[in-house]
Amino acid sequence: MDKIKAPKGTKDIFTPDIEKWQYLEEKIKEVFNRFYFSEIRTPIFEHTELFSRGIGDETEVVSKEMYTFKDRKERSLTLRPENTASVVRAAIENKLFDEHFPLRYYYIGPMFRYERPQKGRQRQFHQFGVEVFNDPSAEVDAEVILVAYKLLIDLGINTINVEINSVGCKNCRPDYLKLLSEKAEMESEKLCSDCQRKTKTNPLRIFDCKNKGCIEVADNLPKITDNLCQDCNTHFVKLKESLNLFEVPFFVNTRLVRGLDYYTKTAFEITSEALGSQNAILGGGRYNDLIKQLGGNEISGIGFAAGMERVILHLDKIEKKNKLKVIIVYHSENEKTASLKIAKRCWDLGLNAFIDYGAGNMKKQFKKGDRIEADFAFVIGKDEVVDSMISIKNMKTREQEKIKNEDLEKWIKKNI
RNA sequence: GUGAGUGUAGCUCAGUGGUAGAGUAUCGGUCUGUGGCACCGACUGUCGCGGGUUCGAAUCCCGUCACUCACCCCA
Repeated sequence: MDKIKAPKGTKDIFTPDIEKWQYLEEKIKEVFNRFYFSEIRTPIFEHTELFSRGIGDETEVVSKEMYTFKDRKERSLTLRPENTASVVRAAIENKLFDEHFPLRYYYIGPMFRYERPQKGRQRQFHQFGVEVFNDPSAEVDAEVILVAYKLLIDLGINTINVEINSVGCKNCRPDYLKLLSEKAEMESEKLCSDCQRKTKTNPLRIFDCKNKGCIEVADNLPKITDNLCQDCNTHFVKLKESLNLFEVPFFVNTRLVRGLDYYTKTAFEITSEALGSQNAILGGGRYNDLIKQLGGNEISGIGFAAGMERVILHLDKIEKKNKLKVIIVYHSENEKTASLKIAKRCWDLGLNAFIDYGAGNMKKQFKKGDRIEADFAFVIGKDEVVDSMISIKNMKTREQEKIKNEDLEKWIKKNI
């Protein structure tokens, strides 16, 4: 019989990695709460239409990477490939928007994309992120970038770069794309075949190409930041001022484009040199048209999403919280009952206690104590039972003391 | 979707055509009321799977699957 294995691109998470995940999750909650975000949890699957309408039919994510299936009533459902569309849907559906107050949410959870796995890329992966609705200011863009930056720095990750750009809006981007397409077409013979196609379909993507010829051409193509409308331009200037004010080091990368169609104005990414090929830890931007597009009012939005696996790759081993740990060691079956009673008292008092029921001799039990990294061993032998005592051995110093059985509570309170 | 590399003991790996190995982990003993060391001993395998070449294949060839990395794309 063949062993059943986890599906391609999925992973089990357990110790020692699970400690990193728990640490990261705590940090996320702490930092986001400080910035007045509250958590939102949305379903793991949604109607397929939410993503095709929200993210854009043409994007790779929607066109080739979604886990889409029919349920028993023939409804087309999709495992969420990202969370922004869901959060927007939830806000509209539950009428959460307040005309006079910005909404701030954060989320953590698994996402699903059908991709070939590699370092920092899985089919089931995890993202955390934030969304701010109903605040069109450039300052809040800077704040969102600050939160992301601060969280990473707080985690001790400092091999990072903050890159920002503006991708314009519906007023200026079409003109720019037309201009870009025309200019690229003039240099067409220097471009690779992929990029020749891109000049017609998605000229922005030429900036992504790593081909030498294409890079040369791209360097001389018009930059979006030189072709923004008045509104987008002042927004971008203000963003840069605010980032300086918040002391977030950044640089403008005019080649930065985002993969999801809903972005307008601000786009940003935080990358890390330590990651290898998938070097984006986190990416986001403003999406001022998305909410209307999904059936809501004309309400602005900005947010980012971070890849948790990619953050975890930066975390060194997390020391477990050194909560006091005890193993209860008994000499023979005769002392087992007395030992069980002591174990129960330990648990009731909140002490982290372990007892090995099939233990065998004491030597083995002490070895197990080493394995669970116990701080103390409570030793129960014939003498202890007769005298109503407990021998307590410090596993590190190997010193041993004897206390009265009835003083166990006292001892625990003192040492825990 | 494309390309490259790797699949041998629980783990890390050696073994390039001739009896499947080491380290480590585990278990037992020296040591029957006390663990970290030392020594001695034991267990563990469809050599990923299927086919081919050969007297003989872990080793060479073909196919296949899995994992890893890269392209692509993205977090």
